[in-house]
Amino acid sequence: MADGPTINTIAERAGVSIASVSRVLNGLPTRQETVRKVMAAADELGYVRNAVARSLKSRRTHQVAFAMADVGNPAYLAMLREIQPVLKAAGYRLVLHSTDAVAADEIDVLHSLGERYVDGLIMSPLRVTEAHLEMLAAARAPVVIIGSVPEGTRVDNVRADSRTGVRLAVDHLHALGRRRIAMVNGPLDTVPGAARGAAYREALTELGLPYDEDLVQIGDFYRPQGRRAVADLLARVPDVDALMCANDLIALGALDVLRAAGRRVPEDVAVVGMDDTDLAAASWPSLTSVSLGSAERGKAAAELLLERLRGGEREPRVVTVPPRLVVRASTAGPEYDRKEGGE
Amino acid sequence: MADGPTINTIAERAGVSIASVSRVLNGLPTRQETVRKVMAAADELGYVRNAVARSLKSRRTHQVAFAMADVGNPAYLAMLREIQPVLKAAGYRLVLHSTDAVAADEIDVLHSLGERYVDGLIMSPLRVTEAHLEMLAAARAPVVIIGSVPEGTRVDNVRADSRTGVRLAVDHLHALGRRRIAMVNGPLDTVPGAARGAAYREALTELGLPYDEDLVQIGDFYRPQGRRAVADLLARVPDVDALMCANDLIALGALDVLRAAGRRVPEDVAVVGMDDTDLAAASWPSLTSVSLGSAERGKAAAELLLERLRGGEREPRVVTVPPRLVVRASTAGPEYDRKEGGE
DNA sequence: CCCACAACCGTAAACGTTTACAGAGATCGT
DNA sequence: ACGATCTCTGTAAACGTTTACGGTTGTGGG
Repeated sequence: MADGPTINTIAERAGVSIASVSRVLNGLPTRQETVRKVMAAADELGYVRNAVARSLKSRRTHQVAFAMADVGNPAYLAMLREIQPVLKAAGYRLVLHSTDAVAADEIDVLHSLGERYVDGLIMSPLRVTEAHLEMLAAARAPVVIIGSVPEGTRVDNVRADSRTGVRLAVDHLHALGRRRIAMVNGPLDTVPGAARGAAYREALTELGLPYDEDLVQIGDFYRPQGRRAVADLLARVPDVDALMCANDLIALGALDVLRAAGRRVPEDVAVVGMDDTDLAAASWPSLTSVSLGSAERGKAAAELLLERLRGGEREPRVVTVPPRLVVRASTAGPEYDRKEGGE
Repeated sequence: MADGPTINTIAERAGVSIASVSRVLNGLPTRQETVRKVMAAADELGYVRNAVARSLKSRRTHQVAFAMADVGNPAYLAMLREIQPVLKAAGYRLVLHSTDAVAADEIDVLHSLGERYVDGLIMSPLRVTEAHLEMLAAARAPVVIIGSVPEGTRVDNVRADSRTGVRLAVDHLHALGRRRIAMVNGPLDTVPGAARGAAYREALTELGLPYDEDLVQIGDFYRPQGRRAVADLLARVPDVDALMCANDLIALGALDVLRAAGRRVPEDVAVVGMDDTDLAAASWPSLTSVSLGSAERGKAAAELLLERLRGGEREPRVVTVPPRLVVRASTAGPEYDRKEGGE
């Protein structure tokens, strides 16, 4: 762990100047003889270029940050899984921030862009506050936001279409003959919570179903809260025949409670989740879920960022990833699982 | 996104030297008046310290790398979830590498330590080759390995105890009265595959049960392969009454096949997984699983590394994390799930 | 034989910090 | 009142690169 060799060490040993060393290492035109000497010296010394010094001079760190709300959440992990290889292929390292969905932490991350330890940032905030927007406007490096951002915000933006997603799910339930379709949502002051709630209402009216406040239950985006919410809901509205859950964890909680209550899924109550995480395929009955394309969004975000890192100025772009309904046993019955058998 | 202010800008505006600016920003003793002027200038300019320049001078990047075999694997994610907050609390950023379990990539990561873009590395290789050991010996920054490393390797090392883990599971099945306990394993040339296979055999002999080759089925560590393996096994040994699966995904595959074959779990066949991933709690019936303490291992690794980053030289340490059997419905029956209800 | 030109190389400055050192005032004791 | 001491500040070097610029050498043409 002793101090490694620098281009100075190489220069001395090869009997040339540091400029020549640098030129050789960067493949700039140099006499063959010099190249040979430098390469030999570098090899013998086990030289590795110091990334920090290089970054200071070149003003490029070849690092990109990804700030996710919660390392535990499978939806963000799906993004991460796609972001990572795209960045890696382009020669960027990935710096991971977990903000625990705390706005102050997110602001911190944006602020820290000023430290210039990364060339760009992909961020997926749970809520977008005034402070976010201010920091975004002043950001010292390119930022791509995953999630919706107010109209007119000058920032690259990848969004899911949870409205259409909810529509797909509700239509599906309706087509199966369900008429008492409840919504189990997370907090309404989060971006996804608000969007999904509104979309549910919209979908109902489009289908000519009444919007019944009793059918809406607010909890949080986790399994225990999902259990509690669904328990309350069942107590209040025993005749519910379908549950539209705002994410997969809530839906798993719903399955727990329904099973304990002796309601069959999907015969008595059909259940749909959102995000199509790994858990949806693993649960029993397997969970019909709306994929909001976390993976695709991650990929799109990484590509937008790379484009901007390469390309320089450009009008901000908005990419919208279409949702996809993945039908499984929790709405279509166990026979559906048999089709999934493959690799 | 214009060029940000530097301490030079501040120095000019405040009418002091850059040395004073630096001193103020680092809280070194300075006259009140100077502090005031510098702070004022810094505020007005929205100054943020350049981390790259600082790192170059201080030879500290405040970054740590975590190289995991596979961003998709829940076991590594569990580690990540614990590593992240520990590092964050200590003021380190996390650089994430995914090596896709390719040895060459892992070597690359070790080599890139020479670039000095991180202060240390946590790595979890699937197999440890000769080349790994060489690079480890020559590593230019502290490294902590999660996973077993040959005796005598001079490196901090956090290991699981899968032998005891398998023992716990097999004992549990035996205590439940099972006598035809099969093992569904992954490839034997992987570190975990070999260890778990050997441990299974050992556990049987300790219990005085015969080791029957027919009861061992080799597949791979994924769900479809798990299905296939268990299907083969059932065809060959119809009277099997318990399955020890080498990881949770295999176990989920087992549940699929057993259900399709009309065997009740656990009444006819009890099933145990390993790793205790999120999937274990999500499945139905919920899956009894041996936790090898991924989370604890991550945490321990992060702490070892921090200690070394702070403390300097010290003999390498080996930490072994004890396994824990998490009993759920797939061995103990559905009544077990009711106890899990809480938050 | 001299000049123009190309090819290569070394010197030095720059990136933005931190910090050793020494100089300038202020303060104190005698 | 004078030197000793202390406090604060500025100058400059250093961290390890990249790169603009100018100098040296060699080639070829006139």
